[in-house]
Amino acid sequence: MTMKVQEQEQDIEKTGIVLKLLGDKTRLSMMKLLEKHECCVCEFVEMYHISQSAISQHLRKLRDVGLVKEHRRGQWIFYSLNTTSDAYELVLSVLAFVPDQDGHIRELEKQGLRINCSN
Amino acid sequence: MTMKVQEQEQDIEKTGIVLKLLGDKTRLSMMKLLEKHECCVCEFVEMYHISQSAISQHLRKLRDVGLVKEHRRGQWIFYSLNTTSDAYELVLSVLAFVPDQDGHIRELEKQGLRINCSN
DNA sequence: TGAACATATAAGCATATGCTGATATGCTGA
DNA sequence: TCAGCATATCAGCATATGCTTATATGTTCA
Repeated sequence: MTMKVQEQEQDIEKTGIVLKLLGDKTRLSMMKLLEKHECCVCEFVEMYHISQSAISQHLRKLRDVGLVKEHRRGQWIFYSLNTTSDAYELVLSVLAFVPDQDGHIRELEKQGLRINCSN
Repeated sequence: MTMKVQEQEQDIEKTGIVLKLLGDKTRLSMMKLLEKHECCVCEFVEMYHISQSAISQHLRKLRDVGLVKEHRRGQWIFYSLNTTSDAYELVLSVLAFVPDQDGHIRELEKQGLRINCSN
């Protein structure tokens, strides 16, 4: 069951689905953030200035394909990358080309809107 | 002007556009083929069983963003990857996860439909 | 020049996508 | 238990996308 790095030949169909998901500016930015941070829905809402509904639907798509996972902590649901996804390596490879999105986080912190239950 | 490999931070907008282009099964397959072979429009038409117009429009989109380039040879126009594209590294990284599409080429050869002006 | 072939463009259709506002569900703490 | 907040889902709309057919443009060769 050997498998060369960089060549976990996914089905081309599935690869296309993942790339289509990443091919949206909002989702791509969200994924880049999730690479390093856990975020909850309300944080994304503040960051991108689109409706809570829109954020929720983006996250649902990402989760349906298994790219992100969620876990509830109190009334918040935190999202993070699903490192066990078949597409995880592909996702990381792509995200390496996406500029850092931490500005959004800093913006939140400046406004005191960053949720931090992680301690 | 140093630049770490894997981190040619493209604009996130532009990265999104490239990923959206690659997020179509037909275009993704075409790009994978173009990674190793030059192909002309009529070959793609035979391979994918969609209209010549559809193929032409896919190629136009890829070319508009600079992912592929063309050059005419007689009455055929051959397409190939544009290795000078800003997104070339990204494209290669993605294609590494796409299974080989050479079966399409072999199919063409079996039918005697492969154009070969390259010699 | 004109027939035959390769490719590009135009127009139109069906479906997919991203967004919004309204509403439903779930959790918490008084 | 209920008010208040976080999140999810529903319905609907505007736009984008992928495809087709019809037509235009470009190239070759007799």
